[in-house]
Amino acid sequence: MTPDEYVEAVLDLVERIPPGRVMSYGAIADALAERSGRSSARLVGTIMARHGGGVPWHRVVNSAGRLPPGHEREARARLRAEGTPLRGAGVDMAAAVWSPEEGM
DNA sequence: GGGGTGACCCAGT
DNA sequence: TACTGGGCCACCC
Repeated sequence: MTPDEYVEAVLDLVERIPPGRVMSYGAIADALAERSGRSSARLVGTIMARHGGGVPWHRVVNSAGRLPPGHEREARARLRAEGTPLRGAGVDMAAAVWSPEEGM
């Protein structure tokens, strides 16, 4: 799988995250590990930063539920509008985390 | 080819 | 709670 195809796979998966739920960068990397042959949360973060426009990027947070730097206001507003369980500065991971298995 | 950087993550201190 | 060190991998000097 080329880096280009990996980008497609990541964006494709992000689009499937249902409203009100979220996925962490690591979970995404993990979910595509079999298909892509690599699991790098860091790479997913980079991809979202560069190609994240066009997909519901606000449904992707880090493992602690923290929102992406520089977009916290934006992300929070959208998440709140979708009814995502929030806690403190970020997302209530225990309640909001979603996995592909769960959505098929 | 070599080295720094980043919307990350986990384990230790 | 905050910081550190190691691992990760594409991108940009």
